[in-house]
Amino acid sequence: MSEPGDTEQQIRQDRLAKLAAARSRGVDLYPTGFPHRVPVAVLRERFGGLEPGTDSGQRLRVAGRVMARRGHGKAQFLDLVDASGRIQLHATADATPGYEEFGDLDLGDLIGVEGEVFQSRRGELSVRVESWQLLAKCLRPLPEKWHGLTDVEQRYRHRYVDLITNEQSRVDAIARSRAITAMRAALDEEGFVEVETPVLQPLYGGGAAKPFTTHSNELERDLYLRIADELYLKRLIVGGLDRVYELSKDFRNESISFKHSPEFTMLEWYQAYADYRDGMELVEKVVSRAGAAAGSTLDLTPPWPRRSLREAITEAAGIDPLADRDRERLVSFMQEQGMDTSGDHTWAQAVDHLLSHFVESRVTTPLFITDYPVELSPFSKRSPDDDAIVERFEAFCGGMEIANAYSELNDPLEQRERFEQQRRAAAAGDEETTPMDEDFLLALEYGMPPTCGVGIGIDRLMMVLLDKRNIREVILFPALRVLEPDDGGA
RNA sequence: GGGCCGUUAGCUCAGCUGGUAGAGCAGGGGACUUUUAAUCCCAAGGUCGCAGGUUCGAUCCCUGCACGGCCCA
Repeated sequence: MSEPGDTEQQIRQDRLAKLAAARSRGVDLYPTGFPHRVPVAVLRERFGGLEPGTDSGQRLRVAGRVMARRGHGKAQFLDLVDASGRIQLHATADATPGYEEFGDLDLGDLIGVEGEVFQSRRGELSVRVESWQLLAKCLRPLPEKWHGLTDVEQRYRHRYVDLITNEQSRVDAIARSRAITAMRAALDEEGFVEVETPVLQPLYGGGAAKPFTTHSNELERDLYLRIADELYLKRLIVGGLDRVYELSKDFRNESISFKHSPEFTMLEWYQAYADYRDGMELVEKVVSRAGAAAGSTLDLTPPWPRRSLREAITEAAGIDPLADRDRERLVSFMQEQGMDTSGDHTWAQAVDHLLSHFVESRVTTPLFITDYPVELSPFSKRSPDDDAIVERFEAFCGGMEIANAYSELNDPLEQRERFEQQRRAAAAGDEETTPMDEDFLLALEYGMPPTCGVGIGIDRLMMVLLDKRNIREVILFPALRVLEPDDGGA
């Protein structure tokens, strides 16, 4: 075994040999459990007040991964890490049975330990190893103990190694989970029910995006992975469920960027007999609860300021976007500002571009932008005061859009006309239109109550709450290009 | 999609206008029974991302490709 580049293979072979030796001694290499163990955090809570240099007189069991070792001849200290924290172990030739085999343990090994809790002279809470058991062997070398795994690509491709070595990665993963739990709780308290609607759809809709396509052999037809939950959830509102939400993955077959992932997590809720003003209050409540649960330092205390899109752009950019419907006026202004307007084919797109350029990117603390032009919003209800405006809002924070919502269009005839507009836009070359959905229109014809619908992009929200600049930092297994085979067989 | 940058030991990083590479940690051997980035001694570890080109000679210069990062769209 002396091929070049096989440091890691040599380590693996050495460790496999240790396993084989242990097996020949009759050791159960992969035992089925380790009962009655105490999480490290609980142990710390219970014994944290112990005076330095004193024993607790109490034995207990801890289990986790060996992350550091400091040897001292016939004694050694190890750091044991579980999901709740890190604790020092002290093994000695006198007190630890099988001390020699204990010394064969490698960094990364998972072990269970039983022994007395004591406070070292230097005040480090520790467990004396009075009995121990290998729970699973680590056959691969861990990254460097001080820097951990810092290579961004390796952290994403081998997230388990990132989580093993970088406590912050574990903290962030748990924070995301806590935030999601808190959002569910907030909605449940308001009488919402969580539902599940199709991921595989014969028609996609509810957003402006290109879908992934797949195929059902049994149904003998192509299906789409949903780009949004919207149209199914509104069918449930027609059916009388009144308050529904769904929290799961949507898929968009588009470019990947620091804030775009092809699969991403959406929370959508629909509230009957409510309008977009009610939606803003609930967004404030749900997001502030999520922020508290995630330990965010942002001030998300309601109420958040509200500005109309027209006011916000006029103030930030110095041009009134809604003075008329003239694309040329906006585009020439934007070009004077040095902006690339090659993607702004319509007046509405230019307005959207102004919003993201001058408003979205500058928002640090939470802000609602309200009252959007109808052209940007095929499923929103028109304002009773202005035919050209819809009752829609977006919430921005930390330079990011975190929520999009509106009073839902529930007039089936007008909804049909909006679909027709989308069809015309598609015929004109717009690749991100929403296709005619006859079954959805049929549902609306049975009557949908006035409803507010809200969508929250969970990944972007987590970026804001955890202060991450790349969506891959808040997705445990982000989309990456596949490497050529032969990345070392390692 | 465009521009810039990166890819060297398992990990974190050095490597001078081109002469086939160094350190720390991890791993191996040894000393050490309250250390905590423990310490000390010894030895070992490389297809310098991949493929071409220039050159007497390429980790280094050039081209292409792969993957990633940042910025722009």
